[in-house]
Amino acid sequence: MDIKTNLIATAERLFDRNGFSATGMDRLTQEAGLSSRTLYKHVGSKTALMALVLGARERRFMERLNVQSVDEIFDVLAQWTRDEGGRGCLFLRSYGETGGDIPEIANVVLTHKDATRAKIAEIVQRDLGAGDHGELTEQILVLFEGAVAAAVYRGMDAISAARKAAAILVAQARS
Amino acid sequence: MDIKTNLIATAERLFDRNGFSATGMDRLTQEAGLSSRTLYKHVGSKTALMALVLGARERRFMERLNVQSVDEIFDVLAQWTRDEGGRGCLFLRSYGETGGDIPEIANVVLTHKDATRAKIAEIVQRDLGAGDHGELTEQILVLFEGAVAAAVYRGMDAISAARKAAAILVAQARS
DNA sequence: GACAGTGTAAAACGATCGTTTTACACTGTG
DNA sequence: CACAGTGTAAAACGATCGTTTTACACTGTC
Repeated sequence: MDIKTNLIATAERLFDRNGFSATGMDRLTQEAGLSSRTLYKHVGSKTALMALVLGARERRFMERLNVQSVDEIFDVLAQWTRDEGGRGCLFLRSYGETGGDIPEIANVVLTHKDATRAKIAEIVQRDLGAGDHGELTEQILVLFEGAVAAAVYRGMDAISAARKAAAILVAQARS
Repeated sequence: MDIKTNLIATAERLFDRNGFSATGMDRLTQEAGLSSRTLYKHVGSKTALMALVLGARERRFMERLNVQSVDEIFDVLAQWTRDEGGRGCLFLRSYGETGGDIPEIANVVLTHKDATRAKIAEIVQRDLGAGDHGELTEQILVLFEGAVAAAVYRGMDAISAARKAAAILVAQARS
């Protein structure tokens, strides 16, 4: 695998598992199997690496979220959680750890949240047909965010509950 | 104010605003207006201080959550967010920053989540009457968690959306 | 066969981390 | 007046942080 790609994947795993600040560069270089000189040549800084990690995660996530119904949104989340584990939203966690004070990171996070919301709006519209579904979109977004957060301690039950709740809200909005 | 109480309040503010790892002890002693010797005499360690912070927050939160209807749960959250700001759940953030690997902290977090869920179950039962409301409880929990998380970037709109969604789910469960 | 380019290994950078220690001032009580 | 208790100020602890540097090995190309 490409050095940079492998580094970003390793960093994503470590940041997600142990936190951003708590993950030292020594550990990173060791687990990625490269020297610190090479690491810095490729990514520049720890902060930039975190931004790259979030960027890669964003693309992987958005690819998966390419679905057509509200139900499927939660299928995607369930599969994602099975594949990658449920330790909470890495974007919000990164934002929180840095107090939102590092623009390089805050921008990626807020852009990701905007994109997610826009995607959900699109799916809701496809599912419900033309009309203003702003309220329903916000509700599905909250359910999605809540499923991610609650899955940390409730596991898959949180995601099932969110899916069922979403189905009820969609049915209600249809009538 | 009592030295320890003031210290915990200062720590809560700094941890919440800037993150746990990113907040140094120098900053803490400076803003709390005491020497590091006194700080360590009172709380023992940074980890113990974080646990104390979460314990204090837990009591303050549970006091407020002493309501009788599902609607009021989200009123409480709205008021809490206005009073203390919405930077995401400090319990989950602490858990994430430490990878869930520090028992002293993980225990407080998971206990808090259990207590919150139990409280919501109690409120749902009071609101709906006798019967099994496990599913609805899980849904309200997810909505609550989602409102907290989404409020970081959506503000009060996330909380309003969660409240309306909860009302629909409650009405649906009643029929 | 010299030469960039790219990699590793490892020491060293200054800064900062959480924590402890030393030295000293103030307070209320016997 | 002695004394234990509790506080501050500040230096120092060893460890670790993110980052840079030094020295060297390998690779493909003109």
